[in-house]
Amino acid sequence: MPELPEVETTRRGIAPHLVGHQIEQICIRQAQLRWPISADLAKQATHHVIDAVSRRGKYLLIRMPHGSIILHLGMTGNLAIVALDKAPGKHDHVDFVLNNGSVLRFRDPRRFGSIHWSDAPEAHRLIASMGPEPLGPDFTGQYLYEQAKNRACAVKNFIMDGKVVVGVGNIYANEALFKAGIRPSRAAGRISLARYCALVGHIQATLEEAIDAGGSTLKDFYHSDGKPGYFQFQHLVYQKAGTLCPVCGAVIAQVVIGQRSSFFCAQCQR
DNA sequence: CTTACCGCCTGTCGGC
DNA sequence: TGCCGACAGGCGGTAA
Repeated sequence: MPELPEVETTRRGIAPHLVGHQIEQICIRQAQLRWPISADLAKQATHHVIDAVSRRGKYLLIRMPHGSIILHLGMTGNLAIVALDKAPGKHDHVDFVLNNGSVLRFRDPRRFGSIHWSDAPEAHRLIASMGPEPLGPDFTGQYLYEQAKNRACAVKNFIMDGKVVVGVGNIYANEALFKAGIRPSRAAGRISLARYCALVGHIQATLEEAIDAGGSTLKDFYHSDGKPGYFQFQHLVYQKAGTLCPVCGAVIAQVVIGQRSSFFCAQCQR
């Protein structure tokens, strides 16, 4: 389940192998991802110099002068740089063959990921309606507080809503709400400015910690299977139902909020 | 506008 | 041991 830190680590890992090079050929073995890959992709994205690899939310943008590849890893997707002669595995759906002798390989067993081409990525329907970046200057306690006014939905759903802020997935929502002492089921509109300021701080700190951990364990994407080495990252409450709260010793509870598993300490989080 | 829910997929896990 | 059903889960689409 690539969360934002994993996507950012992937971006940093693949960028040096892509920038300044060109895609010679795109080999699509399975076009049926979340949306079918358009024939436009191979037509547009080959034989142009890549000038940057950037990220918006959990989308990666492989940028060329006339447009970008927009790529999402879904739940189980990953990208790796592999040798030209390495045989593809069962779920290796797409190869971007580069003119430097290596291959950017997209693997995604569950196929919740997606790959698009857009000549104006900022205006693309998947990107245009997005909220601010969680690590950017626009994401503040004041902003969240304003957005939450008159909203009755659970705060956990609220911070996972991509129109409010992008890139906060289930794991980080659970962890940050625990650290902030806010119960995930609490109505978004019934939380004080001060508590939202604390929440923003915890979201950012948790994401940054994971990005740093990813960066420190990521040696070389060329030899990696695409999995950064920080999967051993310890969660405080996520998937810890039945264990004891590290703060007060109460039993961590699990409930479903908005179709997703939520973990919290009923003692610490109100 | 907001909220709730659906469904795309397949690896994993629990039960028998 | 092996089979099978339930389930997880990001997130856009859509219905209410």
